[in-house]
Amino acid sequence: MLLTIDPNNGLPIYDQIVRQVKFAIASGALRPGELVPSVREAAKQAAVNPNTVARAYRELQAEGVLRRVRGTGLAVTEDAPAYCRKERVKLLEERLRQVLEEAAQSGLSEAELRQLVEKQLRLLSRSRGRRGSS
Amino acid sequence: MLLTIDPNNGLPIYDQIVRQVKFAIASGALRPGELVPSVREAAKQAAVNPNTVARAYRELQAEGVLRRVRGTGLAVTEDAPAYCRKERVKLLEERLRQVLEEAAQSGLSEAELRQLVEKQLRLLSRSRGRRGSS
DNA sequence: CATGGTGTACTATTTAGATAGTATACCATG
DNA sequence: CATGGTATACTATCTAAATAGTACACCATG
Repeated sequence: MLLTIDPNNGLPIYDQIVRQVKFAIASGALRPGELVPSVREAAKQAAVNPNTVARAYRELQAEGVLRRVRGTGLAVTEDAPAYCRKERVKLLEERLRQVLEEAAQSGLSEAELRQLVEKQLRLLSRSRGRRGSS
Repeated sequence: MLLTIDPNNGLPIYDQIVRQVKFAIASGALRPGELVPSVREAAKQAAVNPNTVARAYRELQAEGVLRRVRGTGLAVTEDAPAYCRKERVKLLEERLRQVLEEAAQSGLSEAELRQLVEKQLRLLSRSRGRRGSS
């Protein structure tokens, strides 16, 4: 479980953490029963304040994604994978919708918009390929 | 020149204003020499504080998009359209890249990602059609 | 049973964004 | 030349996000 925080991502740090944990569970990288990094450990690794991590974990517990194991840490619940897969689609769709809406309001035609999207998808698959092959 | 502000857009209000003015110029809705709505007028229309509008306009002047006409208001410069068309692509690409990158990190395959994008593009063109026809 | 690692709670401080209110300098208009 | 609309500057206040530091309750481990 590796957290990568981008301070000027638009999203608050605690929200980035929430999303990344959900995504890790959705993708199977984190499985039910597994422990999430401790508040202090995650904070150190992400160069972020422990309170910020604690806030993210508090939200994840409130949503039923994590449960507390006394004296041990926070574990992924049994229901989390199904829930997180739904969340993943929902969260990504929402951000995508906002961006595409702004693009439409900017006066771009649908064709120009599709070109933009294609360009970014190509760039993305290229960097993905490099990551996989090296 | 109509400003539509979404308080929970992720972007700060002053930034939304900056972008919308640039987009209006890029699309030709605002042309060189034309006056932008006054700070007070824009603030009232968008239900926002005049200082927030003033901050956005200050940035637009610093970028050479608007120039001050003493005692009259702020006018679009001659160089603005070319500049704003470049900016439009740049600003949209940046946001789009962030979203697609997050989607890739979430474990979605490229095929699933493309499906998501297609779905949102379809929803978008549908609402566009409604806007145009009604 | 003491140690050390868990999460949690609490208060205080800092920063950015936004609001509120006031004051000022400018000038087109009548 | 007075009026009113323009941008601008300034201080103060408010909120959310993030940081900082401290303290506490819990319990697995040795």
